[in-house]
Amino acid sequence: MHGGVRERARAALLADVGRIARRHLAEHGAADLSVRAISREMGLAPSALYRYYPSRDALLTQLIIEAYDELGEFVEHAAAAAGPERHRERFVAAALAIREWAVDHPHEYALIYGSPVPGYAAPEDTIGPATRVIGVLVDVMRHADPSTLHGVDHPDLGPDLAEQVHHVIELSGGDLDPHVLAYGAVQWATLFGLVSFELFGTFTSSFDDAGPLYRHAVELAATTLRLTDT
Amino acid sequence: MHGGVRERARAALLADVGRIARRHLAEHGAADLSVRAISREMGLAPSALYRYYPSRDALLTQLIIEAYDELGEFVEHAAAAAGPERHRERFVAAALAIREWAVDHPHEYALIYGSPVPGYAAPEDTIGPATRVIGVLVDVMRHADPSTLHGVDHPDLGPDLAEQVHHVIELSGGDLDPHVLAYGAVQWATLFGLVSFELFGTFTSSFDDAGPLYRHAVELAATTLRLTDT
DNA sequence: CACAATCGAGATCATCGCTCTCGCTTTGAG
DNA sequence: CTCAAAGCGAGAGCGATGATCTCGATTGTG
Repeated sequence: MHGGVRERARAALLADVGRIARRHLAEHGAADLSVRAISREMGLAPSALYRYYPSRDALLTQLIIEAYDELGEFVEHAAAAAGPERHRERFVAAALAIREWAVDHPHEYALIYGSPVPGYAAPEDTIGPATRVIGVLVDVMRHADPSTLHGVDHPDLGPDLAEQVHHVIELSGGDLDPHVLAYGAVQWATLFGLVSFELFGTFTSSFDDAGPLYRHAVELAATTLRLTDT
Repeated sequence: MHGGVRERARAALLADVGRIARRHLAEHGAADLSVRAISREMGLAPSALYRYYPSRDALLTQLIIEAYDELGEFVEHAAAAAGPERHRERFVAAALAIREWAVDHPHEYALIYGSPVPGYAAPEDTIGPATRVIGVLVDVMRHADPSTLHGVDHPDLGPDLAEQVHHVIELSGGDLDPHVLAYGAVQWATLFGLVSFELFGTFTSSFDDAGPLYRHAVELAATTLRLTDT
């Protein structure tokens, strides 16, 4: 059963389909990704592809997972390039990596952070890879100084938010200041909000290149969190 | 030429199409909005609808404009409910209104702030209505106290961002502190980033109800901008 | 070798956006 | 008032989509 001709042929074909699908996604977007186009390009009948993928959605799911993983790996790598004690640098690098990847892969970004495709519910398999990016951010948050977030006029988390934050802290392995986590979650949304505004056209004719504004937001967050190098 | 039977019939039919389209959008999302479904519901042949709309995209464009206008009006109204000198209250009300509308109209929200539909370029007519929401925010920003944003460790805008900000300040009628505008733009992205995370599923199993976190972010921004009532 | 599992092709179905033509009705100018 | 022009709706049709089913052919295994 191992190394059979059919096994290898099947694996090769699956890889081909994935490669072609990824290319189509990158070039024309998720909505233009058609089973028939892939089958044409592979010289197969459309029905033949259904031996390998149960539906177009399954194909999309795979692409979603791959996109999450690609982005996650890219951000992890960027963060790791900074020294182990250079927390601020690591945060900045990770944040800039998010935007860099998104700008380089707009369709993949739209697939994972844009409006969900209709009638498509993200299966369980996608939540794992989706966690990688936020894992990097949470890691950096561990080295934030909560003092800025405990000033007298700093709004406190209400009971509802406190409970949610508490719950998230537990899932994420503990030892994070609640205010830091709340602020981190907001910053997380800021980063992706800025990228989405840039890629989806909301910044058109104001911040067409959102790079400088994005960097500013990152520096702002890093400063507020008192992230330091060394 | 005025008040003719045909004129009124045409207007009534256009209104019907709009109403049905809006309902389909609200119930099933933009991708499921089909000319044929509308024609079926109206007892017309699909081809007949093309006397009224040149294409499905034109229909979508109208829905986009209406969505922007609805959200804009909703936010304007919420902001106006606060007293004229209650700037912080006005900001909070406007921000909460954004999320409230989005949660109540997820498909409309996705249409205007989600990934752009493929091959569809937002025409000029959409930028006007799109400006209403941000107009409210800019108005409030006029009453912000820039002092917090000029501290010694506050990151300065680089030359590129300064120039973009300067340009935006001019288009928006002047008299805004550059740091305030930059911070406001970032906060703008934060609000919509949070809403998108909530509606598009990114917050699933962490902040499923993002209301408390959203409110926290709003209070945070209002405090940083030193917005005050009276 | 024979049998079962796998595979690919082709036909088919329902759906979609959109175009074209044909005939009917309303309109407005002479 | 007439009558041509313009507006309108239906129907057929084109090219495309995702998906299913059946039918041979190929392959791997007992």
